[in-house]
Parts: sequence; C-alpha cells; structure tokens
Amino acid sequence: MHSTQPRTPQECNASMRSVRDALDLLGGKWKLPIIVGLTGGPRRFKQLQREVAGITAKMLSKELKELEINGLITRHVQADAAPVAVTYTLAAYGRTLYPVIEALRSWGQQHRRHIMHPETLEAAAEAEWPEPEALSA
Amino acid sequence: MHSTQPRTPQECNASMRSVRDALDLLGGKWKLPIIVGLTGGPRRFKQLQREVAGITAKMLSKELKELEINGLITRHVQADAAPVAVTYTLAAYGRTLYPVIEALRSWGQQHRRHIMHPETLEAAAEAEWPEPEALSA
DNA sequence: GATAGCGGTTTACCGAAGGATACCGGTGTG
DNA sequence: CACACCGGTATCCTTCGGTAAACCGCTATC
Repeated sequence: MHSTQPRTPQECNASMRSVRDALDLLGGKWKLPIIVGLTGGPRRFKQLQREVAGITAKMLSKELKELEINGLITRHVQADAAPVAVTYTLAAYGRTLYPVIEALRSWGQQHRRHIMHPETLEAAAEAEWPEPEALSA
Repeated sequence: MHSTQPRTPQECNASMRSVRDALDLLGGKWKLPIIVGLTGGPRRFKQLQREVAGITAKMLSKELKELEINGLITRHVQADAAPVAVTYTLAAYGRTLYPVIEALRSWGQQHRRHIMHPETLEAAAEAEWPEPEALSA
C-alpha cells in the first residue's frame, strides 16, 4: 500500500489531464451507476431503470445514448420478439472500466465503514511530505 | 486483466451503492482534479488555482471547504509568515484515494490513445455473457 | 503613492443538468 | 373492455454548478 503517486509537476499535470479526460466521459450522476448495473450482464431499459434507483426514463435514455456514442455500451434490438425487446450490453471497451469501478466500489465501501466507525480507522499515520515547494505553476 | 466483476443481483446492488457513496463525495467537475493537484505535496491557494486550470477562486474555495469537511484534505494557516500563508495538504484519509485516482488516470490515458488510434486497440475479444436473466429488479 | 500579490468573500448572473409528469403506439393479461 | 408493461419522447420547471467581476485587509515592491 501507499502506492507511489506523481511528485514532479510534469507528472502531476499529466495525471490531472488524464483524470479530467476520464471525467469528461464518466462524469455526472448516472453514467457509472448505469455501467455498474450492466456489469451484471445485459439489461433491458425498464429493468435498468428499476436497478438504477431514482433515475428517470429521460435521463436513462440520454445517458445510454451518450455511453453508446462513446463505445462503452452496445444497444441491441430484437425485432422478432413479441414486444420489441431492447437490450443494453457493456461493450468490450466498457469492460476496460472494471478497474475504475472496482477502485470506486472498494473506496466507497470502506468510506461507509469509516463513517460508521471513525475511531477504528483513523490510525493511518501522517506520512512526511516534501516542503511546500515554490512551484512555478 | 479481465478482473471479475459482480454477477449476482445482490453483489451488483451492493456495488452500485458503494460507487454512488463514493460519487457523492467525489462527484462534480473539480474535486478529483484538486486532489490530484495535492498529490504533488502541499499547495497554497493561488498555486492550486493555477494548477487546476480553469477553476475560479469561488469554486476552489467552495470545493476545498467540502473536501476539508469530509476529512480528505487539511487546511493549515501560518500566521507568522509575512502575508499569512495558507497551505492545503492531502490528509491521510485523502491518500486512501490513490487507487481511485490511479485507476482513473490510467484509464484516461489509455482512452486518449484509444481516441487517437482506434484501430490498434479494438481487438479486445467479446467475452461470453450470461443470458439476459429475468431479474426481478 | 501606485501597483501587484496573497487568500479569499460577495454579488450578480446564466446555462446546463436533472426532476416531474404526461403521453405515445404496440402487445399481452384479466 | 380496461389495464399494465414495454421503450422510450415531449414538455415544463427547478436546482445547482459554474462564471465574471469587484472587493476586502494586508504586505511587499517600484
């Protein structure tokens, strides 16, 4: 643990740019929850709407479109079935988000524990930091 | 690679809840970029504002307050220095976000490459999915 | 004395994100 | 027939995220 993080200004800037790139695609209230829902396998529209608690049809529709445009999910229509069935599937590219989701899931889970029982977890000793360097940022 | 992801509805729901817990704290346009900025060591207000390109003083101020309330960063005032120096530091708890940041950074970086040269990366074979289970979601 | 930097706060304003509700044509169920 | 489910769309409305700009006291610099 205590994974090494960027220290030089260059690394730091590059890191921030990458994070913001990711956030551009995944930002907002619903995109990641929707993707998490799809990690359980293909889902139909209403099914997904029930799973992602609180989302409206309008928002779900909008977010699904954006996710599809970005190649993260796939929309599949079965016209043969009685009431035309539409399923959404996590695309191969969407599955590359597993590490991101896992990191967020793990942190969120730990955070909930942290909120419940703060005292048991506060013991992470303060590491020493470099002096407040006068960076020409 | 191909890290195992939740498959059962229960795991999926728990996963979604955790992700949304994390998003409640980290959501929005600026929080994660600010934290990334602070991974480089303590920063002063204006220094941070220059580093997090595009953020206004008001937003930075607001976001820093929220991050401090949640225990992710620490605000430190040196009253002795000539013009009162204020530094913001990633708290121990904030450092537990390293895996999240690393995952996002890595994905964002890869995504940029993906956008530039799509063809070279599309080769992730479709994995087999469980049938669209009739989940009582 | 004027100007600039620091660490913000305040005011005013705007547009996008998000929410509520109704509705559509189609099908199957009682 | 009435009703509910499906996969959405359309409309209206509110909230919030976010911007721009001025301003504050203080200090150092020209």
